[in-house]
Amino acid sequence: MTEEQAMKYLQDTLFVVGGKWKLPILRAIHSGNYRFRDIQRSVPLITTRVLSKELKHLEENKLVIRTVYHSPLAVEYKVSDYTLSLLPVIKEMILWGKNHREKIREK
Amino acid sequence: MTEEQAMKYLQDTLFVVGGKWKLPILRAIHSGNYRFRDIQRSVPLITTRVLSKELKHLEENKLVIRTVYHSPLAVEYKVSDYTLSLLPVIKEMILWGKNHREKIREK
DNA sequence: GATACCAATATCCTAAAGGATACCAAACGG
DNA sequence: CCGTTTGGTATCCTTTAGGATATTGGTATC
Repeated sequence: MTEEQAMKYLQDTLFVVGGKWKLPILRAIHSGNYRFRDIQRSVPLITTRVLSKELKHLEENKLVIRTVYHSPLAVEYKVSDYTLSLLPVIKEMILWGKNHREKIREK
Repeated sequence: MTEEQAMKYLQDTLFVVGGKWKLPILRAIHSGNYRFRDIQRSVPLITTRVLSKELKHLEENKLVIRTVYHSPLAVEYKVSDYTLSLLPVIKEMILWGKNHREKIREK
């Protein structure tokens, strides 16, 4: 793998999980909020417009599965099994972020 | 660690290494380009304005060290030892991004 | 002494991300 | 039926990221 390719993959990952809302949304769904309004309520301050867009993005990237049920009518969002593959990345990012806070507070 | 804290750390990490240029700049410096113009040349299409801003951001986050030499006058940028702590994050992101490309190409 | 290189900074501009608010049709609950 | 909830979409606006271009003050080169 050339460094350029590596950079491309890096940017891809940032594109898929980056931004303000994608990971909080995944967390909300993962912890049991399957309905649009429930997700919205569990991701404080997000607007319907942004939530709608982000859910589409996550669905296009196969991280979220959208299912429509009839009688009773309902739309359900679930995280896919594929989302599990993100765990190592997320874990490392959390660890680094935590350590970084301490590092920055140092004088 | 609560989930909210974890989310905060995640956002911190994204803030420090996210965006279009920070990781390409780190890579450029790491592979031997220490001078402003050299870095600019090795990160294609970046403008001086953006490079200058990003270098400051990286310096504030202790990933890059800026040294000024007199006689001959020169400014040198180096990646810090601390930057090494980013390697696991970067590695996971590259791996995931590579795998994701294949996943998305699947029908 | 003109020219060119260096590390930037200053202005101005465009594009993308995100936010506020209103609205909609379908279904549900009393 | 009437109000409410649901899963959104439509407009419009603000903020942030990033880009284009010119300029600066110092040094080195010719």
